[in-house]
Amino acid sequence: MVKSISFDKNGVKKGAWSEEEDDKLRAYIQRYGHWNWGLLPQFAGLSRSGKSCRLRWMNYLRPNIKHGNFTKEEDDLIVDLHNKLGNKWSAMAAKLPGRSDNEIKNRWNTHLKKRSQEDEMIVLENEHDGSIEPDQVEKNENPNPEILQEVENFLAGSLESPSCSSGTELSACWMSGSDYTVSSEVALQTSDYESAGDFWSEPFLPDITSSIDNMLSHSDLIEGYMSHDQSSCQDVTMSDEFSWSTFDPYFQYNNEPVDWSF
DNA sequence: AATGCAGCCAACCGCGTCAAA
DNA sequence: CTTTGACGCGGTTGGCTGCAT
Repeated sequence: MVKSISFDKNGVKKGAWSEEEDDKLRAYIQRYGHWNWGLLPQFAGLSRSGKSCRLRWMNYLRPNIKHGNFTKEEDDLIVDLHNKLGNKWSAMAAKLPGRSDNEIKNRWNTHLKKRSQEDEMIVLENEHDGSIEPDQVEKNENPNPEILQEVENFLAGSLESPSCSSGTELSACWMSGSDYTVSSEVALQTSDYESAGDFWSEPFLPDITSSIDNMLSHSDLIEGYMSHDQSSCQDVTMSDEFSWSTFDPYFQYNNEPVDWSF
């Protein structure tokens, strides 16, 4: 079911996630948030691309995510939304709390698509018999603009709400309304960390040999951001138990030795 | 018991969008 | 206006599982 483990030319791990990796990613995000997916694997001690980490978090690890066992109501809603929206999986996920866009997409492709096609055949047969008027048949090729607008409004509204469901929304409000997401300004102060290429394809290298002197510590990094412009930190909400000044390394939290010399 | 095959789903890939420089 | 980086989205794939033969 899961892809086998492999490493690309940059030493980035691909394939199925281990329990240990899940624990690392979960613990890191629950503690620090996903302030920058490109740098996160480096700080979390993962030999994964940021893109892979994001996907794993959004589809599997984030709180309140549900797996399997779609209810009939959920199935009906997916079919209904697909009729109205087409393949707008993220918009559909916004209407289905606890379900990721990926899971909805899989659900549609493996179960509901066939069912929907069968239903459509029945409708068309009835239409041919004259039992249903043609304008009663809902078309799904081109989503109704009014429906799309409705969904857009919904999404805009839900972003202001603490109860988010989809991966798209969740990045800003997954934890009791608190927001652990840090704006991209952080990244601007961390250019020393970044590799030359696209971080999605050229991420964390475990054997980086740069001098530690050239690198900011994790706390320096975040403190630097916080002091950069406190008034604009609307994206950052830290819990009371977290102390910026007394940096408590993630690895310590994770019962692993701290090693910033990579 | 062995083999083949279809179903299923986690993960990958490439492209588009948006914001900042 | 252009470039670049960060991220999200949707399509596709790899490989495990279970069923049929």
